[in-house]
Amino acid sequence: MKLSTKARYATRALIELSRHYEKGPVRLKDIAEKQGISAKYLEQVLFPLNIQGLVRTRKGSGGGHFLGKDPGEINLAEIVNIVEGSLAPVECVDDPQRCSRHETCEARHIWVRLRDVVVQELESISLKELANI
Amino acid sequence: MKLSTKARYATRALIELSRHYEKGPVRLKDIAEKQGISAKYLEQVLFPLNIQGLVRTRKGSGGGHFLGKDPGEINLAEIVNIVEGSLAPVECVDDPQRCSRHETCEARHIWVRLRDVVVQELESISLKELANI
DNA sequence: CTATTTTACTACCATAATAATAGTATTATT
DNA sequence: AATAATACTATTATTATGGTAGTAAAATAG
Repeated sequence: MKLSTKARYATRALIELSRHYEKGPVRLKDIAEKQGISAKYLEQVLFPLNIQGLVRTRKGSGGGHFLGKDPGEINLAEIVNIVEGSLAPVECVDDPQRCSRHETCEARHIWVRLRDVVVQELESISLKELANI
Repeated sequence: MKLSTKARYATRALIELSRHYEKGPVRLKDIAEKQGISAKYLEQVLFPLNIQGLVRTRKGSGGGHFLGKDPGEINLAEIVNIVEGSLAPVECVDDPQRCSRHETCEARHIWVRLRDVVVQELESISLKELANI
């Protein structure tokens, strides 16, 4: 039940961007240095967040990354869900057909409940609160 | 945030044992067949549960595995914690010293909260309920 | 209009973790 | 003594993770 480094790096990078909200773009290199993350790797981590509109970018001199929405409107469930592809502890939770035993499996119910409490908790906290701004 | 197959297999195997509680040992091979798990792999999965006393075994003819406690007294948090070694989504939650940024990291607090809700949820469900006996 | 700065995209690689298999040793029962 | 079962140790195949490298494209500054 470990979170990937992608989820952790994305969270920290977005906290960084929250602090610069509406103060112009921040260079990837600067985010990476401040948070002690490989810039090249962070590039890949942030890419899907860009696609989903949580992050926007501007190329060229003076460019960089910036938040696509208000930090108060972005919660952790979104972030983790985008970079990890799911918040379910087991595949069968999202898609029962993935497991041939889904109809009789006694354990599946609890994994669904587990996903639900994780989602609830992560949805309850916004970037604004995390960055305490 | 995926659960390992160890955690899933252990849970299913223990549900199986719950159903035979106080009806004598169940052969590993039988548990494995019933749940569609490799017997040899399941052997390794159940080993730490044996060490921790959740499961007991008897060798030789007529032997097998059986629960070391009442199914009502075993909750999922115990099982997952034993086979995965931790219930924390990030190492720094169990041991802050593992990360040099632990004092200033803004994200750590939420990972602690996440661990707590996961533990709470998994503790709330016993093998007895899962096996609906 | 060109030099520079920055992200976008594609490809690759090393390591570690995961899941599983295999074989022998040991213990208990019949 | 034969058999049935777990205990233990080693090995292996596959996948996921985390990271690096290099080129392309876009935007800006001068």
